[in-house]
Amino acid sequence: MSSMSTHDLEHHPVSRMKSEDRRELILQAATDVFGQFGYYGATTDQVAKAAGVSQPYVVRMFGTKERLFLEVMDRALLFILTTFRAVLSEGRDDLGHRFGVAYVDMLKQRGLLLSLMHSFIQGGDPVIGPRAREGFLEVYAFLRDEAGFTPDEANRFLEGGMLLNTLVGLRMSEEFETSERANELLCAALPQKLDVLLELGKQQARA
Amino acid sequence: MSSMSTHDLEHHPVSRMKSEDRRELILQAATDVFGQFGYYGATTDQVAKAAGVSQPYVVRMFGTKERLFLEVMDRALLFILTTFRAVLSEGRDDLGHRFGVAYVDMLKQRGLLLSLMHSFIQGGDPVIGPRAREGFLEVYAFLRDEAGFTPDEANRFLEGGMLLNTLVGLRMSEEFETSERANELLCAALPQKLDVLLELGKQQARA
DNA sequence: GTCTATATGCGGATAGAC
DNA sequence: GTCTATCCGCATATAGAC
Repeated sequence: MSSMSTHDLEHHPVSRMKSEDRRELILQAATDVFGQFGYYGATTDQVAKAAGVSQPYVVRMFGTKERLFLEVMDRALLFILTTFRAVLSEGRDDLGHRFGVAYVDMLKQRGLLLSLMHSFIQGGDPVIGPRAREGFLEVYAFLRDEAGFTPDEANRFLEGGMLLNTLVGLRMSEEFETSERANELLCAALPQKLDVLLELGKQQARA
Repeated sequence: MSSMSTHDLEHHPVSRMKSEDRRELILQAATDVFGQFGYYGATTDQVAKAAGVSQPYVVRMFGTKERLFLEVMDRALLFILTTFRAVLSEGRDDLGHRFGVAYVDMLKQRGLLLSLMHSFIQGGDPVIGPRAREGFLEVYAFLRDEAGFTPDEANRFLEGGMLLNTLVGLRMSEEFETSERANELLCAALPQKLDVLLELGKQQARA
């Protein structure tokens, strides 16, 4: 409080920060790390390093690794729905295509789509599974109720999304220049916006 | 060899077996376990328990957990391609649909498609990644070269496959009766053969 | 608010008996 | 061919200082 002793300013390597800001920082780092390695593959230490804090601090702030992952999921879902709603508010023409472009653009949020993808194939987990199903169904409900898609249209959209997620998870863009087939596949899979994927690919190849 | 001492017959809880048979048994168990938990989430002990052998034996036989996973991947890929080739040999009409039916039928091989799905989003791994990409491209090459699909047709097929994998990983069939939306989604996503998925869902809910 | 130190448990892998 | 016993490292979580 008022008694700030004479010397211990800047004691810590990383300066203090408001809890909320640090929280957001860690969630971003966690999104990236979980996206790369999945829930089991990622360690809280990797997250901590990526966020520039100590491992115990990460655990302290979120309680458990599991709760951290759940927060990452929630945040990712919120981001997706918010983005889609913004697209929707700009008109209802050619929605399928505009959603697609917006979806690919979300790849710029490192690990966001992949974290969710990891959660999706973790449906057997007693705590991650139910939330993953709920989240997936939220997106489906959005497409049907708010965007006005028919079941078939919604389905088509999700199919494309899941293949995109898979190709990103595969790092298929790494083969873009070396494999004729990979090249063709990527061109066919991404109506346009291939540039975004390739750019991201190079970035994470460096990291 | 010839000196079988008087008493120690049936010393072990599980009888001896030819190496090859035991191998196949363990690979099946591993496919199941990896399918449920993914590479990192699964433990060699779970595999061992599922196969009815000891944990060190699993490691002994395959060298490392990683090598075991790679063998599971190879075996799964081989199964898929073999199945598709069999379908192909029965005629070339309505291939997209017949492949789709065959693909859904593969769900009966517990964990086979999900193990691969897990490998697909593990593309960043230095040893699993390359093989996963290779495997995926093998399937793509099959669709283009042997089945004669156009890039767009192949793409459409893969999109459907990835959504199916995702819904299976999500255990979405668990919501079939409780959620209106899930019901609709599953009906739209599976042209037919919904029954297979629901049947499998019940089975693994018990296990 | 953030760290260091550390307890604890679990999982992969090894050694060696039978 | 298969097991038991066990080592060792790593990752999560806790305690407590600053």
